[in-house]
Amino acid sequence: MDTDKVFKALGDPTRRKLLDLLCEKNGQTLGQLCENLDMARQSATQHLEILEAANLVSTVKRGREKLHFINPVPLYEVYERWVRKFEHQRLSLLHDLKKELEGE
Amino acid sequence: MDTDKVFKALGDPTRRKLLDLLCEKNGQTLGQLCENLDMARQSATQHLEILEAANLVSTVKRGREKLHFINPVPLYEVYERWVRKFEHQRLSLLHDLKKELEGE
DNA sequence: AGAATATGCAGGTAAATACCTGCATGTCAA
DNA sequence: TTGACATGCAGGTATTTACCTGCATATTCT
Repeated sequence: MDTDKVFKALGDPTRRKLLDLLCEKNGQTLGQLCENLDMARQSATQHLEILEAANLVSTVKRGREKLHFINPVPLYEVYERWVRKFEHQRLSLLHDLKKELEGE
Repeated sequence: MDTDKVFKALGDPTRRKLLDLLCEKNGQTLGQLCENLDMARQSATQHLEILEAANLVSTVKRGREKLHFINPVPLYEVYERWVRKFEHQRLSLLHDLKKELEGE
Protein backbone atom coordinates (compact mmCIF):
# COMPACT_ATOMS: atom_id res chain seq x y z
CA MET A 1 0.00 0.00 0.00
CA ASP A 2 1.28 3.46 -0.86
CA THR A 3 0.48 5.26 2.37
CA ASP A 4 1.24 8.67 0.96
CA LYS A 5 -1.10 8.27 -1.99
CA VAL A 6 -3.90 7.10 0.29
CA PHE A 7 -3.55 9.99 2.73
CA LYS A 8 -3.17 12.53 -0.06
CA ALA A 9 -6.25 11.12 -1.76
CA LEU A 10 -8.23 11.43 1.46
CA GLY A 11 -7.01 14.99 1.97
CA ASP A 12 -9.55 16.47 -0.42
CA PRO A 13 -13.23 16.94 0.47
CA THR A 14 -14.44 16.21 -3.05
CA ARG A 15 -12.68 12.85 -3.03
CA ARG A 16 -14.09 12.00 0.37
CA LYS A 17 -17.54 12.84 -0.98
CA LEU A 18 -16.95 10.54 -3.93
CA LEU A 19 -16.16 7.73 -1.51
CA ASP A 20 -19.31 8.61 0.42
CA LEU A 21 -21.35 8.42 -2.76
CA LEU A 22 -19.85 5.05 -3.67
CA CYS A 23 -20.50 3.83 -0.17
CA GLU A 24 -24.19 4.62 -0.59
CA LYS A 25 -24.36 2.94 -3.97
CA ASN A 26 -21.41 0.99 -5.32
CA GLY A 27 -20.63 0.70 -9.02
CA GLN A 28 -21.79 4.13 -10.18
CA THR A 29 -20.83 5.58 -13.55
CA LEU A 30 -18.83 8.77 -13.97
CA GLY A 31 -21.98 10.58 -15.07
CA GLN A 32 -23.93 9.48 -12.01
CA LEU A 33 -21.17 10.63 -9.69
CA CYS A 34 -20.89 13.98 -11.47
CA GLU A 35 -24.56 14.73 -10.88
CA ASN A 36 -23.77 15.05 -7.19
CA LEU A 37 -20.64 17.14 -7.47
CA ASP A 38 -21.15 20.69 -8.76
CA MET A 39 -18.02 20.76 -10.91
CA ALA A 40 -17.08 19.94 -14.48
CA ARG A 41 -16.91 16.31 -15.49
CA GLN A 42 -13.18 16.54 -16.15
CA SER A 43 -12.51 17.69 -12.61
CA ALA A 44 -14.39 14.73 -11.22
CA THR A 45 -12.46 12.42 -13.54
CA GLN A 46 -9.18 13.72 -12.16
CA HIS A 47 -10.34 13.15 -8.59
CA LEU A 48 -11.39 9.62 -9.48
CA GLU A 49 -8.00 8.97 -11.08
CA ILE A 50 -6.32 9.98 -7.83
CA LEU A 51 -8.61 7.67 -5.86
CA GLU A 52 -7.86 4.87 -8.31
CA ALA A 53 -4.09 5.45 -8.06
CA ALA A 54 -4.45 5.14 -4.29
CA ASN A 55 -6.32 1.89 -4.82
CA LEU A 56 -9.36 3.31 -3.03
CA VAL A 57 -11.50 2.92 -6.14
CA SER A 58 -11.52 0.28 -8.87
CA THR A 59 -13.13 0.69 -12.25
CA VAL A 60 -14.64 -1.55 -14.88
CA LYS A 61 -15.71 -0.56 -18.35
CA ARG A 62 -19.11 -1.73 -19.47
CA GLY A 63 -19.73 -0.59 -23.01
CA ARG A 64 -19.35 3.16 -23.14
CA GLU A 65 -19.80 3.45 -19.39
CA LYS A 66 -17.17 3.29 -16.68
CA LEU A 67 -18.29 1.80 -13.38
CA HIS A 68 -16.63 2.83 -10.14
CA PHE A 69 -16.30 0.57 -7.11
CA ILE A 70 -15.05 1.53 -3.69
CA ASN A 71 -12.23 -0.50 -2.18
CA PRO A 72 -12.15 0.01 1.58
CA VAL A 73 -9.06 -2.18 2.15
CA PRO A 74 -6.56 0.72 2.12
CA LEU A 75 -8.73 2.54 4.66
CA TYR A 76 -8.65 -0.45 6.92
CA GLU A 77 -4.90 -0.76 6.50
CA VAL A 78 -4.43 2.90 7.33
CA TYR A 79 -6.29 2.28 10.53
CA GLU A 80 -4.48 -0.94 11.34
CA ARG A 81 -0.95 0.21 10.63
CA TRP A 82 -1.13 3.86 11.40
CA VAL A 83 -3.99 4.97 13.63
CA ARG A 84 -3.92 2.13 16.13
CA LYS A 85 -0.43 2.80 17.33
CA PHE A 86 -1.49 6.22 18.51
CA GLU A 87 -4.45 4.96 20.49
CA HIS A 88 -2.55 3.92 23.59
CA GLN A 89 -1.19 7.46 23.78
CA ARG A 90 -4.67 8.78 24.28
CA LEU A 91 -4.95 7.85 27.91
CA SER A 92 -1.45 8.91 28.84
CA LEU A 93 -1.58 12.37 27.29
CA LEU A 94 -2.68 14.26 30.36
CA HIS A 95 -0.19 12.38 32.46
CA ASP A 96 2.68 13.25 30.13
CA LEU A 97 1.61 16.87 30.04
CA LYS A 98 1.52 17.08 33.81
CA LYS A 99 4.94 15.46 34.07
CA GLU A 100 6.44 17.90 31.58
CA LEU A 101 5.01 20.95 33.28
CA GLU A 102 6.50 19.77 36.54
CA GLY A 103 9.90 19.72 34.86
CA GLU A 104 9.89 15.96 34.23
CA MET B 1 -13.67 18.16 14.95
CA ASP B 2 -12.76 19.76 11.65
CA THR B 3 -12.54 16.68 9.45
CA ASP B 4 -11.03 18.54 6.56
CA LYS B 5 -8.20 20.03 8.61
CA VAL B 6 -7.38 16.62 10.08
CA PHE B 7 -7.25 14.86 6.72
CA LYS B 8 -5.30 17.70 5.10
CA ALA B 9 -2.84 17.66 7.99
CA LEU B 10 -2.34 13.92 7.58
CA GLY B 11 -1.88 14.32 3.83
CA ASP B 12 1.76 15.37 4.15
CA PRO B 13 4.58 12.89 4.88
CA THR B 14 6.55 15.40 6.96
CA ARG B 15 3.59 15.92 9.26
CA ARG B 16 3.02 12.20 9.60
CA LYS B 17 6.68 11.85 10.52
CA LEU B 18 6.26 14.55 13.15
CA LEU B 19 3.41 12.58 14.67
CA ASP B 20 5.59 9.47 14.57
CA LEU B 21 8.37 11.32 16.37
CA LEU B 22 5.94 12.56 19.03
CA CYS B 23 4.56 9.07 19.37
CA GLU B 24 8.03 7.78 20.20
CA LYS B 25 8.67 10.57 22.69
CA ASN B 26 5.94 12.97 23.64
CA GLY B 27 6.61 16.58 24.65
CA GLN B 28 9.55 17.33 22.38
CA THR B 29 10.74 20.86 21.65
CA LEU B 30 10.79 22.42 18.20
CA GLY B 31 14.56 22.05 18.11
CA GLN B 32 14.45 18.37 18.96
CA LEU B 33 11.89 17.70 16.26
CA CYS B 34 13.90 19.67 13.69
CA GLU B 35 16.95 17.48 14.25
CA ASN B 36 15.06 14.61 12.64
CA LEU B 37 13.63 16.48 9.71
CA ASP B 38 16.19 17.67 7.11
CA MET B 39 14.51 21.01 6.47
CA ALA B 40 14.75 24.55 7.82
CA ARG B 41 13.31 25.24 11.25
CA GLN B 42 10.69 27.55 9.80
CA SER B 43 9.33 24.85 7.56
CA ALA B 44 8.94 22.51 10.50
CA THR B 45 7.22 25.29 12.46
CA GLN B 46 4.66 25.68 9.70
CA HIS B 47 3.96 21.96 9.63
CA LEU B 48 3.51 21.97 13.40
CA GLU B 49 1.11 24.91 13.13
CA ILE B 50 -1.01 22.89 10.72
CA LEU B 51 -1.00 19.91 13.07
CA GLU B 52 -1.97 22.21 15.93
CA ALA B 53 -4.80 23.78 13.92
CA ALA B 54 -6.09 20.26 13.29
CA ASN B 55 -5.90 19.61 17.00
CA LEU B 56 -3.50 16.74 16.42
CA VAL B 57 -0.80 18.46 18.43
CA SER B 58 -0.96 20.65 21.53
CA THR B 59 1.81 22.91 22.71
CA VAL B 60 2.98 24.36 26.02
CA LYS B 61 5.63 27.00 26.49
CA ARG B 62 8.25 26.30 29.11
CA GLY B 63 10.63 29.22 29.33
CA ARG B 64 12.13 29.82 25.93
CA GLU B 65 11.18 26.33 24.78
CA LYS B 66 7.96 25.13 23.17
CA LEU B 67 6.89 21.60 24.00
CA HIS B 68 4.78 19.59 21.56
CA PHE B 69 2.33 16.88 22.58
CA ILE B 70 0.47 14.52 20.31
CA ASN B 71 -3.29 14.37 20.61
CA PRO B 72 -4.60 11.14 19.09
CA VAL B 73 -8.27 11.91 19.71
CA PRO B 74 -8.93 13.32 16.21
CA LEU B 75 -7.35 10.21 14.71
CA TYR B 76 -9.64 8.04 16.70
CA GLU B 77 -12.64 10.13 15.68
CA VAL B 78 -11.65 9.90 12.04
CA TYR B 79 -11.67 6.16 12.38
CA GLU B 80 -14.92 6.03 14.33
CA ARG B 81 -16.93 8.40 12.19
CA TRP B 82 -15.39 7.91 8.82
CA VAL B 83 -13.45 4.71 8.30
CA ARG B 84 -15.77 2.30 10.09
CA LYS B 85 -18.71 2.92 7.82
CA PHE B 86 -16.69 1.64 4.88
CA GLU B 87 -15.71 -1.57 6.59
CA HIS B 88 -18.88 -3.50 5.89
CA GLN B 89 -18.38 -2.79 2.20
CA ARG B 90 -15.18 -4.79 2.22
CA LEU B 91 -16.83 -8.15 2.17
CA SER B 92 -19.49 -7.26 -0.37
CA LEU B 93 -17.18 -5.66 -2.93
CA LEU B 94 -16.62 -8.73 -5.05
CA HIS B 95 -20.29 -9.56 -4.91
CA ASP B 96 -21.29 -6.09 -6.11
CA LEU B 97 -18.71 -6.27 -8.87
CA LYS B 98 -20.00 -9.61 -10.06
CA LYS B 99 -23.57 -8.34 -9.99
CA GLU B 100 -22.69 -5.26 -12.02
CA LEU B 101 -20.80 -7.20 -14.65
CA GLU B 102 -23.79 -9.48 -15.08
CA GLY B 103 -25.88 -6.44 -15.84
CA GLU B 104 -27.48 -6.26 -12.37
C1' DA C 1 -25.58 5.48 -41.36
C1' DG C 2 -26.27 9.28 -38.31
C1' DA C 3 -27.48 11.37 -33.94
C1' DA C 4 -27.18 11.12 -29.11
C1' DT C 5 -24.54 9.70 -25.22
C1' DA C 6 -20.43 8.53 -22.19
C1' DT C 7 -15.99 9.08 -21.60
C1' DG C 8 -10.87 10.25 -22.88
C1' DC C 9 -7.17 13.52 -24.05
C1' DA C 10 -4.60 17.96 -24.10
C1' DG C 11 -3.49 21.88 -22.65
C1' DG C 12 -4.21 26.38 -19.73
C1' DT C 13 -4.88 29.20 -15.22
C1' DA C 14 -5.38 30.69 -10.49
C1' DA C 15 -4.88 29.40 -5.88
C1' DA C 16 -2.76 26.63 -2.40
C1' DT C 17 1.34 24.60 -0.62
C1' DA C 18 5.97 23.65 0.94
C1' DC C 19 9.90 25.31 0.99
C1' DC C 20 13.38 29.14 1.89
C1' DT C 21 16.13 33.60 3.91
C1' DG C 22 16.61 37.52 6.99
C1' DC C 23 15.56 39.79 11.01
C1' DA C 24 13.19 40.37 15.66
C1' DT C 25 11.94 38.88 20.25
C1' DG C 26 12.27 36.59 24.45
C1' DT C 27 14.86 33.66 27.91
C1' DC C 28 18.71 31.69 30.28
C1' DA C 29 23.26 31.64 32.28
C1' DA C 30 27.92 33.31 33.12
C1' DT D 1 24.42 42.79 31.66
C1' DT D 2 25.79 40.56 27.79
C1' DG D 3 26.27 36.63 24.84
C1' DA D 4 24.22 32.30 23.54
C1' DC D 5 20.17 29.96 22.54
C1' DA D 6 15.10 28.87 21.32
C1' DT D 7 11.54 30.46 18.97
C1' DG D 8 8.47 34.06 16.39
C1' DC D 9 7.47 37.09 12.44
C1' DA D 10 7.51 38.68 7.59
C1' DG D 11 7.95 38.22 3.29
C1' DG D 12 9.53 35.69 -1.27
C1' DT D 13 9.54 31.66 -4.75
C1' DA D 14 8.82 27.38 -7.15
C1' DT D 15 5.96 23.48 -7.33
C1' DT D 16 1.68 21.21 -6.89
C1' DT D 17 -3.11 21.16 -7.20
C1' DA D 18 -7.86 21.85 -8.45
C1' DC D 19 -10.32 23.67 -11.48
C1' DC D 20 -11.61 24.91 -16.40
C1' DT D 21 -12.49 24.79 -21.87
C1' DG D 22 -12.22 22.60 -26.38
C1' DC D 23 -11.87 18.77 -29.09
C1' DA D 24 -11.50 13.59 -30.02
C1' DT D 25 -13.00 8.85 -29.52
C1' DA D 26 -15.99 5.12 -28.68
C1' DT D 27 -20.58 3.11 -27.97
C1' DT D 28 -25.53 2.79 -28.33
C1' DC D 29 -30.02 3.45 -30.50
C1' DT D 30 -33.15 4.70 -34.19
